[in-house]
Amino acid sequence: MAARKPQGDETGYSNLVGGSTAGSRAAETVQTLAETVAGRIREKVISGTLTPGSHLSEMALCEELQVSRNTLREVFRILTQEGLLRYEANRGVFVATPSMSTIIDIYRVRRFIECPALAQAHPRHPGTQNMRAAVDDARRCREVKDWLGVGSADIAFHSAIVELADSPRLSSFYAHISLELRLVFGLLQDPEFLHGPFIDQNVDILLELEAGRATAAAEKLEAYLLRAERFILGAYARVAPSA
Amino acid sequence: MAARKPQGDETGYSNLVGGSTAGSRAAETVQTLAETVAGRIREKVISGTLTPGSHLSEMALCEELQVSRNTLREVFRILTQEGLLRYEANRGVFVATPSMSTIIDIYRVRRFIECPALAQAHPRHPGTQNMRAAVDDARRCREVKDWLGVGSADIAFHSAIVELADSPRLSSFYAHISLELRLVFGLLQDPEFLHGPFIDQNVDILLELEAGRATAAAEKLEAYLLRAERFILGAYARVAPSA
DNA sequence: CTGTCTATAGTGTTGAACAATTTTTACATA
DNA sequence: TATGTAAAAATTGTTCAACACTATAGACAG
Repeated sequence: MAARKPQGDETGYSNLVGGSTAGSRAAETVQTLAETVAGRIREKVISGTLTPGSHLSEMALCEELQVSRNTLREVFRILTQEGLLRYEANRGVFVATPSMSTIIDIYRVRRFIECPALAQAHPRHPGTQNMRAAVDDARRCREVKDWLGVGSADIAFHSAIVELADSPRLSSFYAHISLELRLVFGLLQDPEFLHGPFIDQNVDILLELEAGRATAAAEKLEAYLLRAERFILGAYARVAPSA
Repeated sequence: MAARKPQGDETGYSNLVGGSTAGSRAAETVQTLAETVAGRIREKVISGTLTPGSHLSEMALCEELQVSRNTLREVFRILTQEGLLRYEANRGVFVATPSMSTIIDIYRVRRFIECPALAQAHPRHPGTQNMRAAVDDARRCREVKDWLGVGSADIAFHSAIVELADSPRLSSFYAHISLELRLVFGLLQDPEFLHGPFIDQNVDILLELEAGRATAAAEKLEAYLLRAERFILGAYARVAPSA
């Protein structure tokens, strides 16, 4: 019952996805083994090695990752909380399978969060630099045809928009949403077709903001999100008919 | 690697806090022991039996709750992910201690989420029934001087507002925020003084919405949240000077 | 072909064990 | 007395082996 006063980071939900445009990361808390392994699995899911719906056997993964069952179960807890995996009692964990309603909800949340965040933003907010870095990164990746990288940069761009709201909790929530979105991306093939058209629209939005027209930027963003949603839903329907 | 198709609930973050106004809960997933014990500890934190900053000894809790150490650690993982507990390497888990910046961020998020959700709401959305039930519940609890219940009802009311946005992900995010808010409430004494003045304001907001004036309701809500934030910050400063 | 039953595999939970780290205690020194 | 250091104790981090319980798969009778 001793009442000590520990100090830690703010939200508790730390180190999620971080693209090549990842920001600074204070090493205040030591990476525990479970977190490290969680990162490994996260990458497997994002890169498509682990496909949605597939079953993750405890014993098999213990063997492969060289960790004990208890530690692995901790990893599962982390990733389940993030929305990447799904528990079923006495059946184990599965890679989450985004459904049509998942996509719809993700984009509903995105419009709900991103647009106001952008509309109320100050043009010289530090977050704009991250936006700028993300679009540069996206174009660089496009030249090398690194479409996974383009996807990461796109997500980094929109994460930067959320940062404009200056709320750690909102940002960490958005990181979760982003992860689920990557799951969706992984489900769809033809990533060039998927990301290509949207890079320039991001640039457009950034230019509006840098010019001080936050409201106009927000309107363009909303149009962008509505288009993207239809686009993704269409691609999804082509891949997974009647799901 | 077998690719089965499981069906579960949508967001993965299920059964968090549920006040006396708790809605229906389909028993689709069997409560596992760890989850049950997590619920017990959650209530201890909410009710103030476990005060923020206090250390949770593994052995002591194993004894008290009659579970093994491994299971208890699984419980800790659940609650840590929820933001209720905080890990420190080789020192154990502590009840999270909300700071001033925590409170500020919580209320920033609340204004950011609740107000638009209310503004865009349809007066006859099912969520309004939950709002109505919550205010009734709050008044009932006030009569019996059950201030903990009043707090629960208040949180249920505002959760219902978020439900108006029809987004499972937004609602589950708000459930997390609510949990943190309860931690703050537990930190402050004199719950009558804390909750009393706000019940009637909730009623006021509901009446505006039911009358079809969503925009007016949203404005009142924003004023409410700004007042509440100042109120809570003041009480906090009195309890924990210079934290 | 269908439904029931048993066998098998996998998860849920426990207890014990040992390594690594922190906290406490004891002791020697200034 | 105060203080710094080292050993001892307590606590956490991690693993392993075992058993109970649940669900899936396969065998078998109708």
